[in-house]
This record gives sequence, structure tokens and C-alpha cells, in this order.
Amino acid sequence: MNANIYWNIYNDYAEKIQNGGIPAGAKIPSESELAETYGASRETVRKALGLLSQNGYIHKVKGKGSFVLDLGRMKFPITGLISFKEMSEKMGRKSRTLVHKTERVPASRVIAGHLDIQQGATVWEVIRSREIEGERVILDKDYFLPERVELLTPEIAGNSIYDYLEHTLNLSISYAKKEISVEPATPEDRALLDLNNLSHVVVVRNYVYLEDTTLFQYTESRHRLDKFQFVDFARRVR
Amino acid sequence: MNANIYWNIYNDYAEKIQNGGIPAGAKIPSESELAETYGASRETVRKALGLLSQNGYIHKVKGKGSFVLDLGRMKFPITGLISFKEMSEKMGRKSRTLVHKTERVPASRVIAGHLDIQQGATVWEVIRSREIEGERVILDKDYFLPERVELLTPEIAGNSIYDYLEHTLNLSISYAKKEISVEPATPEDRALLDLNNLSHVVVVRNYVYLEDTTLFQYTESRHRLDKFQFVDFARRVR
DNA sequence: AAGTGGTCTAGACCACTCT
DNA sequence: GAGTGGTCTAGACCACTTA
Repeated sequence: MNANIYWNIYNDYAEKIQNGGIPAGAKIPSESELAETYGASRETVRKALGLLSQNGYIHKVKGKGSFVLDLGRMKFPITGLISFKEMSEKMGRKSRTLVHKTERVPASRVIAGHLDIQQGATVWEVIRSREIEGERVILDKDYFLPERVELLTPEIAGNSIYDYLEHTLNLSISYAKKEISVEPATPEDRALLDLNNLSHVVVVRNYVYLEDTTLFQYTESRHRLDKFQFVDFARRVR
Repeated sequence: MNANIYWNIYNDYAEKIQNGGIPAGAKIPSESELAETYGASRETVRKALGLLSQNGYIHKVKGKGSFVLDLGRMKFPITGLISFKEMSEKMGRKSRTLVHKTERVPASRVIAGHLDIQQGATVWEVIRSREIEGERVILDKDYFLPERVELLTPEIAGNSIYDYLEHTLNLSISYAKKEISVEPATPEDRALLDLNNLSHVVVVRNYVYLEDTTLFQYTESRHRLDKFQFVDFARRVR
């Protein structure tokens, strides 16, 4: 898919580290060694190692070398731009998606505000709940601009919408902004989730932008309090 | 502090964008133009622009140019490695820190587990609550390895511990892992925070590592539900 | 066709760590 | 002093956008 040299190096090592092929704390070959074995220049190797470092796979120490970190395994859901499907597969948990709604509707005032469009303009509304180990713990409410997404069906919504957008529609997602907060549960939350009398839900608002900088999707992911977790890996500026 | 060329370029533009000197949507000069004006090579310029892009300041489009994004202003608290003090200053809100404890104590089983040390080993324990606009809404519990931090005083704890660590002790923080979850409030939470009968708190566990890959600080930041917010900016892989 | 960003190279010098 | 990662260069070719 991406035939770049740095990408190959990155993936080789990301994989080796993820599946334990290289244990935590181990030293990986030096940049010049890697350059030789891959027949690449050192700058290209450095690009790959920079990515590995950024994503928490390795740690580089001047004068010493690059070392495998212990965080890769614990990498969890929502960090970056991972879909529910990718996540639950990665975790190997039994999960199911219930599609409640897949319709074109006029945008409410709130939704229009989130998507920065006119109130009443048509948007796709997709409402799904996610069942993990028999309990409905996540409620996903997705809104798409119809200019970009002509057709959505419950079948597509039942699988990965991301897959459909990226591979079938060839929409290229570029970046996203996420906001996490905790809010009182709505009647809709109570109807579509197994809330067990919990009064609040964790709300993750996700604004997704395309390559051309246009906002085209707004997602509200509402999680049952006790089933929510978010993990973040951060490097000091550089 | 960092006299590198790419760093200068990065800071010049980060600043211009942050204070509105370049409006959102505007195009910044091309890489070759920037290379010329800064007397640098294009690769060096690209390094700076890569950082700007990663941090949500700009967006690069092949064949077109680099454009200023609209997200810079909203950048919020906990993303990255920002301290409470930096944050509240940035937000311009009235805040106060109450220091409850600054002591060397034997590590409990739980704390020892988090810091990966022997139970009963001595650690620094700092407990502070953060008052924002008259309400105590955050409880910070910090634990430091005494090998790295010899002395801590309530005065230091009342200001920025990060400042002290980085500038006085010259400890270089390298990366951190953050976990966010929601948990039932403890009696301690109820005693030191103004919880208003809320049953749960948002817990942010923060593991801080030094340049040499050693874990040296564990922080538990406990937030009142309704005052918690987290914003994240994520780019699709590349 | 001209301009843009994306990838890659071969080589240089530096600061740091280890022995 | 040998080895490591960090910065930087000058130039090349490519894919893409715009005119």
C-alpha cells in the first residue's frame, strides 16, 4: 500500500516489537547498520525510527542507541484515529454492533453547529450501539455531510464505516480533533445503553477532516462510565 | 535554549499562528521560499513544517502548499505534557493550589506497583488540590523516586514542580504515558474536593519517564466529573 | 509548464557515551 | 578513539495541482 522505504522499515520494526520479536529494553541496530541492511540512506532510516519513537515503540538515546519500550503492548483504543472495529479486533473481545438508524435527516441546531453548516441542511445520521461481552456500553452517533457520502446503508453501518469511506469512496481522512468530557446521561442513552443506574456518560466528540481541510464528519461516542478508558503516549517537545 | 535552525522556523510560525498573525486558512510560504528566507536547506524547513503539522498548526497539501489550521487556539489542558500551572495561566482563570502533604513515606502496595519498586521503599508523596474559581475541583497525588529528587518543600509544591525538576534539578523529562478512566470517589476525594454529591471522579494516571528510560514519577490527577475536559489532536498515520 | 510538497541520497560536522 | 544519534546540506526525482 505504501511502498516507501521508510515505511517498510517502520512496519518491520513496529511488528517485531508488537509481537515480542524484540523484547522491551533491547537495543535495535544502529542507524548506520540499518541503512546498510536496508540499502537506504541514514536519513531515510532516521525517518522510520522517528516514527517508531513518536508512536511509543522505541526510545533514542544520543551516544548509545535506540531501545525498545514497554508501552507498545498496552496501546489502547481511542488514541490516534482508530475505529471501533479495529479496536475490538485488536483486543480480541466479543463485540457486536447494533444499528438503530441510518437516515438522511435535517440537521438540528446543535449538529449544524458542530458541522459548521446551516441548520436544517441534510446530513446522514447513523446511530449505533456497541455491545461488548453482552452489555451495550457505547453509543455512537455519527453525522456525515451528504456531499461527500452519497449512500449509506444499515449493512455498511454494521461493518466499518471507515473501511467504506476510505476504500470504497476513496475519501482520505487527514486529521481529527477529539474532546473528552463527562455529561449527564440523556433518555436516549438510557434507552440504548445498559447504564445500570449510572447518572453520567463519558462523551467523546470527534471532528474528522479530509485532505482538503473540510470538516465532513462529526461523531459523538457516548461511553458507560465504568467501561471507558483512554490511553495516551506523549513525548516532550524536542 | 535550542539554537537549531528548524527550531527557529518552527517557533516563528507557531507563534505567528497562535497570536493570529497569520489567519486560519491562509497559505504560508512554500518550502523553497522558506529555505531561502532562512538561509536553510529545504529538508531543514521540512523538519520545521513537519512539527507544525504534527502539532495541529498547519496542514500540508501536495501540489498546493501549507495552510494554517483553526485548531491552535482551542488547544487545551492535558494534551501532551503540560502542567497545571502552564494550563491555568494559558486559560487566564483564577486558580489556587492547596498543598496538603509533602513528605517522604514508605510506598504502599499500589503505589509501589505503579512505580515498579519494592513495597515499603521510600517515595516522595505530594498531595495538592487545585481550586478554580473558588471550587476545589482537582486532586493531584504525586509520587517521586527519592533517588532523583532529594528535596521537596511545600513551597516548591505550591509552585510548579515541573519547573523545579527541569530547571533546578536539571532532570530531563522524556516521555509519559497517560491513562484516563472514571472511578468511584474515595473518602479522600470527598474530603479534599468540592464534589457536590457526584459519585465518581475522572482519574488521570500519569507515568513520567526520564531520558534514560527510567520511570521516576507517578501522578494521579483526580478531577470532578463536570469540570473535566481533554482535547486531542490526531493525524492519520502517514 | 511551472510550482508545490513527498521521498531519497551521500556526505558532512557535531555532541554524546563507552572503553 | 570508536560508535552512536542529532543537525544540516545540495541536489535529485517523483506525484500532484494549477494555469
